[in-house]
Amino acid sequence: MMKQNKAISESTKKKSLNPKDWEQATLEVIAHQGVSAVAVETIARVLGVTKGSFYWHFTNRKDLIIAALKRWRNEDNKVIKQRVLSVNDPYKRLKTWFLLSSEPYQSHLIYATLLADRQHSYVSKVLKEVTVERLSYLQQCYQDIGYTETKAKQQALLAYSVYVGYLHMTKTLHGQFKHDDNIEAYVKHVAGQLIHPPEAISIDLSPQNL
Amino acid sequence: MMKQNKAISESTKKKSLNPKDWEQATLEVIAHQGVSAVAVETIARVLGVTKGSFYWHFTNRKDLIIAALKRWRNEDNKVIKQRVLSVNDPYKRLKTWFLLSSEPYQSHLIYATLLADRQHSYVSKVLKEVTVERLSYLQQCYQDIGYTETKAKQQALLAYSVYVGYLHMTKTLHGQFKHDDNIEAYVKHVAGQLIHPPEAISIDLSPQNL
DNA sequence: GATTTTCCATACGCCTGCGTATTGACATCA
DNA sequence: TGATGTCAATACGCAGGCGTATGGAAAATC
Repeated sequence: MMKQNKAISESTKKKSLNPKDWEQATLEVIAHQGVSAVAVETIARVLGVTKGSFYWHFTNRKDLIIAALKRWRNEDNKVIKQRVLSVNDPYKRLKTWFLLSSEPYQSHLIYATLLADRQHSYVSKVLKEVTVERLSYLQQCYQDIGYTETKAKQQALLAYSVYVGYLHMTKTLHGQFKHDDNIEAYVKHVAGQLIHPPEAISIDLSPQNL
Repeated sequence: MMKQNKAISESTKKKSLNPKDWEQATLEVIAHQGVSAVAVETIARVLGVTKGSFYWHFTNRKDLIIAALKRWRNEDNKVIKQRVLSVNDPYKRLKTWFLLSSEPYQSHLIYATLLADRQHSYVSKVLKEVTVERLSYLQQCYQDIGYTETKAKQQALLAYSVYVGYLHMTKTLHGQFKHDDNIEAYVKHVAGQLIHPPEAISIDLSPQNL
């Protein structure tokens, strides 16, 4: 029979796989389907081989996932270093970080699906509906204050993003975070920044123009 | 044998279960362990019965999860209506929403775990480390600008929360969101609000004091 | 060119967890 | 008190997915 290298048949002179190949394929799965979707037989099929290959390179599934996440983390650190931390001006550094954060490349996807294991269609459906609902009444609140529709939409999205991020922080940092003093102060800080008349902020005092 | 009602044996005059019991137990599992941890036999054990009961009330596991999420959504809407939307002053309404958002009650937990299926310990470990790292250099950026350590920490947390939330939005809204015009304007908006000297915002123009 | 190393295929065992089938206990109502 | 309806226990089938065992082919090494 001898069907082989169907997936990597183009312009690659590779004859056999190495752990890196498995890790990258795994990251691809995590980025789009979440951690729980990582199945060795599936990934093997993608790579054009079978399980027999996998268990030569790795001891088990957990080993693969840990190795893949380690690779992801290292590469992400490299990008941050090259594109963000190399900027000396802290204003531009922050700006760069924000721009980088908005780029839809794989690392962000992975982070988001480690965050949100949205494999099940019914979950994503409910999540979407609820999110749209909440954005809608947040937007209405801001329009009541005097924001234009566009600005209210953006501000609602910003506010909701902070909300989502906050929930994530409390679970993720779980210890760094003093659950008594800091949170109150943090909520105050957030509210002080996000609840204000529409003109209060557009007075741009920063030396850069975004 | 006749061992029965071990889990609900205290002061409850209930003799049999109804779908609501199953849904609430399911939400408890989702809140703390995520959707993928929902197993009918496990929940049955918690409720003090076996699978035989479950398949009398529901057709299958998916049916249970959908019903549970529907219940969660309805009850969450009720809370929002009563505690947020009832406030007439839009400033206080927003303030209320923020305060409510920071309360650690079950609905938030559920939302966060729909967001983050962090069942696997190695995932949460990596997530925590990476998050701390990123918060650290974000904090450093803000200290470079002139923020105090405390304010820098808060601002970093805020900025990172927006980042996390943004990633969630792009996946969740997936269509509402025009991936061309709106995002650029949104990023600008976010940057305009979060990148500025430390004094720029503390000039509080809003009529309420949080 | 023979042997060892590297990489992969095939086949199997096993566990978990879903869903079904069947039976039974208890309550309600006629 | 018998019939019906409600809720639950037990047993079973079955599929997916992990990990193992074993053998084989190709390449590297000597």
